[in-house]
Amino acid sequence: MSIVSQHPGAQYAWLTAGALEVAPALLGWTLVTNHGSDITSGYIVETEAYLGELDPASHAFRGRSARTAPMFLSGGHVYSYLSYGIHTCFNLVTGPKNSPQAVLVRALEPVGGLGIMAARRGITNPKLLTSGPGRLAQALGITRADSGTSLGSTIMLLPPPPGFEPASVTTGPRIGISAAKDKPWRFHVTGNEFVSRS
DNA sequence: GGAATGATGTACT
DNA sequence: GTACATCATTCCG
Repeated sequence: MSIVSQHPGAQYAWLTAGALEVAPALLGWTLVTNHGSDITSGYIVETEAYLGELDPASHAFRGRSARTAPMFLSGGHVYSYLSYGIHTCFNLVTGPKNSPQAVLVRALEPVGGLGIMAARRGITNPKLLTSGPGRLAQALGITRADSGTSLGSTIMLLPPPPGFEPASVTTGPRIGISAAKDKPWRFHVTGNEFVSRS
C-alpha cells in the first residue's frame, strides 16, 4: 500500500491559521509529491514563517506582484519561486485569502522514493537529498510551475503517523535573509540530523 | 575543519 | 545595475 492511500482524507483547513502558528505545527507532517508513478515523501523537520505585509523579509512585503500573487491566496495553496537564479524554494501559503503569509519548508527527513530523489538530485547521500530548501524542492520535483496550485493532487500534506510523539522544537532566527534577522521565526526538530543547519 | 566564490534567473530600483 | 528565503565547489589553514 502506498503512503498516499494510507491517508486518503488529509485536511488542509487548519492552514488558514497564521504562519507563526502553522510553521511549528507542520513539523512531523509528511510532504508528498506524486508525479505519475514517481511518489516521493519526507517528514518536515525545518520551517520558517514569513508574515507578508508586516515582514520586510517576506516577498509580499511590497505588495502583490506576478510572482507573489499566490501568497495572497488562502491557506493550503503553494507558493514556489526561483532563488538565486538556480534553486526552487517551496512554501505553503497560510492564513485567509488576501492575508499574504507563507511557511518556507527548509528541510525534510526522507521517507519514501529515496531512489527517485537520488536520481533527481544526482547524488546518493541521503543526508544531502532534502536538507535545504533548494535541495528538497529538487528532490521532490517541485518547480515554479507548482506556484499557485492547491494541495491535494500533485503535492500533498499528511498528518504525523499514528503514535508519533510530538518532537521537541527549537526556535531561532531565519536563515539567508538580511531584513528582520532578529525575528525568531525558524522552527526545527531539535537534534534532527536532516535540518539544514543546527 | 571553515571561508570564499561562481552559477544563473527574476524582480525591483 | 543590484539584490536575492541557495548550493556545490574550491581554496586555505
